[in-house]
Amino acid sequence: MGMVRTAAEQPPFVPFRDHGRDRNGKRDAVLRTAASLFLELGYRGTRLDDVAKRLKITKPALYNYFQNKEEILFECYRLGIEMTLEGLRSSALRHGTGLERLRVAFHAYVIVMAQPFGMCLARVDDLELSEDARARVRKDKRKLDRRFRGLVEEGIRDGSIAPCDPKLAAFTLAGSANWISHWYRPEGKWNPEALGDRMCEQLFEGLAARKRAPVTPRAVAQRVRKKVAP
Amino acid sequence: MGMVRTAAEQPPFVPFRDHGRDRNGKRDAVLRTAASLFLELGYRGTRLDDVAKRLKITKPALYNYFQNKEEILFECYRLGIEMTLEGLRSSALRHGTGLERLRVAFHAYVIVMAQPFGMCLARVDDLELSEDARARVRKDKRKLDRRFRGLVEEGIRDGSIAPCDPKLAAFTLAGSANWISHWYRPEGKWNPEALGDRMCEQLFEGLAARKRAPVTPRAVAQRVRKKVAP
DNA sequence: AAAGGATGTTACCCGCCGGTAGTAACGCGC
DNA sequence: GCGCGTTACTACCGGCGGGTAACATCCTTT
Repeated sequence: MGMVRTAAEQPPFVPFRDHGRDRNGKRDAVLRTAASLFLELGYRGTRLDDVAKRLKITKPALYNYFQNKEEILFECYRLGIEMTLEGLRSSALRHGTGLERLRVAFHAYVIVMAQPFGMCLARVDDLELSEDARARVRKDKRKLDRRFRGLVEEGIRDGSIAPCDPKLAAFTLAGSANWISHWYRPEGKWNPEALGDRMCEQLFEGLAARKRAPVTPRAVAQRVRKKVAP
Repeated sequence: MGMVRTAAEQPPFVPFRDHGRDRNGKRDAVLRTAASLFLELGYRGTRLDDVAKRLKITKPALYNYFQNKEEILFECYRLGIEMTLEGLRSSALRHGTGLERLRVAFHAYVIVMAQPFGMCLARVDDLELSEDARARVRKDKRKLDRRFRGLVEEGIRDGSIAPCDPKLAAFTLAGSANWISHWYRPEGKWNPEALGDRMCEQLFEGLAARKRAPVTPRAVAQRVRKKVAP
């Protein structure tokens, strides 16, 4: 049966030489490798030879899994969008004021933006895509944006968020998270979860030293419980 | 004396045909045009032919003003950095708590990031630069970053900012501003000044609806005056 | 008015990189 | 163990775009 492959070797996906099986896993490996390189070198700066070399194969082999370079980027975006929507979906179930729901959504968003596909979504410019691929990606991005804006509007209506321009508010929040790829290193002292916690604290409770008790997630949960079942 | 040139025609810098005079103005025109195109099409996506065409000249003419494409980008960065430092310098003169000084600095930063060279600095990836040019730019960027971090630390020490990680706090703020280029349109309803005001409100006073009086710049100024000359 | 420098133009070169053609090896189903 | 589909490799093409050489044009200077 030849060489043994352990799960630990996954990311480099040693040679690609286990001919036959696990096509899907290989496709994923290509995407993850490409995403990392796009972040390291930029999209234009990443040659298909680079991707292939890191996977220990040659460029034409990539064309077994993708039509062309653009499709690779498109798939990275798609996965990033997928993850984001998933995060927002799960947070949308929560009850509470607009402010509280926005906070949960933002927390989920941060976690996605601290991972490669999310980083690609925020950092790699979609100008590289063809006309219609770009149109599709932008449509999805607008959708995400509208979700955030909607939560802000909800919060303003129910009085939990101070009157403001929802568009600006949403972009200010999103910007903080979208910038994560420029400085966050996963091997550093924060995991994505903790990162989300701290950023929420700062953005939702403010930078200023506070006298009143901080609005911790626990406190929020309690208040929500009271509201739902008084 | 030929054609009349009004100041209003400045940005397109009509033909380049006023042979002779105003070399510096032309150099600037190249930079501004290039900066816009970098933002529209990305650095790699912008051909020197594009820059030349928009200026109504031909590509080799650009080489009268710059050694190569990289130098154009480098100068865009340099101007962005210059403007940012200028903004920070003027705000550094202010007295007040760390929080108040941070707020003034951030306000100035937003205004720069709402203009082309600032946008380039935040948005165009410096990977496109050669080894040593990149090193110089990054050194300056780190310097800017340290300034913000320093103000956060100052605020923590004097008790005006809640204890937090200064690095994360600085990046969260900077991220909001750096993202401006992705959505802000100068012809829209905000000018850079107003944009700074609103973003400061949101980031420094928090999103949550507030009962206490808001911390307006005027109130800050009053408090500062009291402190300086009691 | 001729010289000469500054500024533009036309025409061209060349290296890089995405993409393809043709072929070799592997392994599964029969 | 035979043949076929899959997967990878070697070798190559062609266009795009940054950069240059050589020449033209205009302004200034003496």
